[in-house]
Amino acid sequence: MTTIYEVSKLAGVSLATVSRVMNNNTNVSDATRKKVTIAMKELGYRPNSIAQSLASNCSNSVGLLVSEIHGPFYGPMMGSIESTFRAQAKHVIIAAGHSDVEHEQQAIEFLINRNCDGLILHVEALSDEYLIELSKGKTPFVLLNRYIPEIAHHCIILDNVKGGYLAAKHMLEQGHINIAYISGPQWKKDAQDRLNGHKQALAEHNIPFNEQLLYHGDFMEDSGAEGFKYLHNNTQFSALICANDEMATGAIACARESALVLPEQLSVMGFDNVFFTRHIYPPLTTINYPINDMGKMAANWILSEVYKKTTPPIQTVFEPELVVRQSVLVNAQ
Amino acid sequence: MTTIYEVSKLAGVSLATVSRVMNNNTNVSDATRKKVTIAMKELGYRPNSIAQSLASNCSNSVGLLVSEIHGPFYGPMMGSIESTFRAQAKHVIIAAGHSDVEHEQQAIEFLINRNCDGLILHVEALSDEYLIELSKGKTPFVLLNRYIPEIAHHCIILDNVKGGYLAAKHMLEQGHINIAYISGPQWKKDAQDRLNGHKQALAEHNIPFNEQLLYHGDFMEDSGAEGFKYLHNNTQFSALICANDEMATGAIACARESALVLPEQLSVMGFDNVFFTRHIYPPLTTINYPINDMGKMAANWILSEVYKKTTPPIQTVFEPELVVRQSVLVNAQ
DNA sequence: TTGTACGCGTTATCAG
DNA sequence: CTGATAACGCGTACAA
Repeated sequence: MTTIYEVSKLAGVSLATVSRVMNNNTNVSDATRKKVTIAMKELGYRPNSIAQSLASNCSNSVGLLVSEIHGPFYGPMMGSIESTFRAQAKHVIIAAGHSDVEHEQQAIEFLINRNCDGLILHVEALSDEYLIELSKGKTPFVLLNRYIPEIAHHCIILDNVKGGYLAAKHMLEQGHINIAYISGPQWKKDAQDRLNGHKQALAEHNIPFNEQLLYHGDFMEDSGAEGFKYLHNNTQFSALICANDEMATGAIACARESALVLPEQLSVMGFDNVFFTRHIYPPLTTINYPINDMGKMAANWILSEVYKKTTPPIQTVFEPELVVRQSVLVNAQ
Repeated sequence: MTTIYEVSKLAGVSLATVSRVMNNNTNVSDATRKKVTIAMKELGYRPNSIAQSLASNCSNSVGLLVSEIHGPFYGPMMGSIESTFRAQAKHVIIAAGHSDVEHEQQAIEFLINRNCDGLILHVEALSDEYLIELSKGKTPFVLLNRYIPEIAHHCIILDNVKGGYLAAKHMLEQGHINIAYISGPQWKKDAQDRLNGHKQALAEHNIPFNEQLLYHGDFMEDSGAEGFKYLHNNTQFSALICANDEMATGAIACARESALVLPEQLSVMGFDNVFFTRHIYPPLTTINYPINDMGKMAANWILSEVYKKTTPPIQTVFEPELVVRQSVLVNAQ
């Protein structure tokens, strides 16, 4: 491994000067800069990033914690984050939290121990208190898809209330009256918000919310199927809205097993617009979650707050959008 | 930040001793070990991993290069790799190569410059020569899904020939005679292999290979649709095998637009068993690619070769398996 | 504009 | 078993 010292020797300058041409650029004459550059090329010099980190107290690495590394939701998010960072010569270290308190906590400590300069966190199980406490530590972080008033500045979120509202509104506008709803777990804020938006749209159309039409799922595919079965056995409805696409997928599969024709006999909507929603049958009408943009924004947050780079202005709340496909019957009676 | 020095002072021992209790365990009396441990706890000491890396010339990081960070194929792979490494306190740095020579090369240099101890590479565009040359460098690497005879020891692959064979055999056993095939790009070895396996099964059943039934796709969804259109307009077939699931998805969507009923009027198979294949309609019969196991094996390769850990024996070629769902008509006449 | 010298927090090689 | 002390490769005041 060729070091800064060998370069300085070959170029006939001090090693401080070599260091300068690599970093500051300022205060070094063109003549010596050229000498050094040539020497570096000749030796095929590559700075040792570890040594740089130790000396500068900056690892140029950012930790990325997601619930699951596989999974259709996180892929695009991770992708956009990685590309924004690599363009700035930062690297991203990934970790999975598995929606579990201990895992999430361990992962965060792991990342901090790795000297990450900053963290991007998509956590579900950790308490607000823990995160507020964490914000007092020395490693800055952004929260993706989570809002905590005390550290609002750290949060990049989707307007889930509006998303829930848009979904219900679309169903109502197609003439549906009896709309069943499979929610996410109510200890998750986003699940609450989506349901609230749903209720809000109902209220606007003067339709009382019917508890009979509500089933509490857990955002997983199976609970969509279970929810459908439960609702189907206990009540009547022409439309079903699920709080995310996975549950909608499970519900649809189950509905088909029950010999229902979609969307004629049952209209279904999801939420998230995960990429495979256009592959299922019928292609799923859903609410778009601009996860790419939000991932990029989180990366920009870090770039701006941690690395003091100038970035486009930071946007903290994003807007959901209706995506119409073919799983909803238009103009129901 | 509390350093090893402060710990040593509080424990009343030397720096070296503190370092010993952290690493070797060997050659340090129980009494002093206890003193040191207590001091560490009391100060909440966290070793600085960067300093450790510099001194030990080992970053405990491994680079992971995939074509796309999103995408159903890579997610599970990255997931299993991350979890095996984190269990050993190694961290993984991700990068995307976008199936492009320049991107892939840049990514590898990026990872090497980051002092990764080892690399796991899923590259598509880079030449064999480049990789052979790379193997002479100082950073060890495994190749996932690519076989290069000169560096066979570095390769972890699927038996694609057998996969192609299994798919065709299944179709043949269901009574299909006219089997169309949409291949991957023929400059990719795996695409070639799958096609060869296909031909092999045909030969075993004494069915001559018909060039009219072959369309060269590029592994992307759209080319599946295009391939179907082309074949559908030019020839007759009761079955279609696609060299991967994305193309099968595209072909199915297109076939349905052509008012074909699946699988009654057309049987379709894919390859990879990407997770969403069970969500499409009809659920896709396909060939399983044990990408999880292979990712884990790649991680073990690194653990063994780079970190000299003892691991389960390294398996370099994996077996594909038939996954029967509902996209193939059974017992066609 | 350039060079000197020290510090970053550990590991590792010697003696003792 | 333990303690000095020299690396590791680079950044950065401070001095020149």
